[in-house]
Amino acid sequence: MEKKEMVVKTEDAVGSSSFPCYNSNVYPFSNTFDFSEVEKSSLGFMELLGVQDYSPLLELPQLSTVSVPHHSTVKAPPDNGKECSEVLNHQPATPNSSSISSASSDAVNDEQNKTLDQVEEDDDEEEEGKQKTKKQLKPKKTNQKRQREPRFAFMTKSEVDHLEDGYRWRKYGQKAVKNSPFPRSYYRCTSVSCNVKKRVERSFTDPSVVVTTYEGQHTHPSPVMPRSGVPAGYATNFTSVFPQAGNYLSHYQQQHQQQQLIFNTLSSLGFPYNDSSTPKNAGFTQERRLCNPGTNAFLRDHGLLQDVVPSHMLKEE
DNA sequence: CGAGTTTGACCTGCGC
DNA sequence: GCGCAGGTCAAACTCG
Repeated sequence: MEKKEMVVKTEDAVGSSSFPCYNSNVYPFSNTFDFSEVEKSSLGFMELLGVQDYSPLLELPQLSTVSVPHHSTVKAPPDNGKECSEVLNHQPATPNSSSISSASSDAVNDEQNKTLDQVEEDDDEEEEGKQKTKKQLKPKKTNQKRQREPRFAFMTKSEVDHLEDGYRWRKYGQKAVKNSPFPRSYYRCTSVSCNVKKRVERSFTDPSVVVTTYEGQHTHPSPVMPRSGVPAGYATNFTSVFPQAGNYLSHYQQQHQQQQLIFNTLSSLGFPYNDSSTPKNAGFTQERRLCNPGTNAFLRDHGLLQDVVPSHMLKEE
């Protein structure tokens, strides 16, 4: 079964970041954008994907099988600078990391504040509500918008909707998506106290493409620990730079899929990548040197990445 | 019997 | 205010 993944977007959160700041002029192919804007839109998910200019991504050889819709009713993409700051200011946390992104912390704090502020009310209301009508199942949050967890989306060319990613998920909902014949499924991590959610839907323009959106951060290790299938360095180093992405890397996926994801992620973050010795490749080498040390460490860690990054990319070092 | 899925109803936010 | 669409809940159901 063929599965190809690409990171199409990152989170909508704002916080400190370990991501290097990509100048949009230097990295015109940044493909990250604010997910919250997506959520605010009434457009369908894939439709929104099409809103963004992903043509550079699509030019990547490894993504040639992934089609992204291009609609005539394209909305102007959000301000790049804003996107950049949002993405770059975010510091995602690894599932097992003690450091939590400010966005996540905000979300947590929001919940905590909500709990502190409304616990008494909620207790009373819930007690009464359960006994009254179904309409009062959820305590109303009055004075502030619901905070969203950071989100991370993948486009995966796969025949199965629900991709194995090492975590256990429980489906809690399914909704028909506007303008799409394919429903959107909602999953929640089965681990207690872990409120990571996942949305899975199939592209209506390319039914072979599954769009998986993760929301939140796992507060626990993957229930299925990697053994020999995927070198530990993959997750370790990839998550050090793209913790959220690594968070959701499947321990079962084939090696080329790992490479696929990493390259796609790099591409989505503005790293030009080509699997042939093209000028783009040289650009990759140059540009990655502009990255922060952490990123460099990630990219230069031959010992751990040489299996991921083709040798022709690394030999330029 | 427990865990997971299905599904209709309900909640919420947003645009008009 | 109203309608729409996304998101969530929870009872009923299925499965191992």
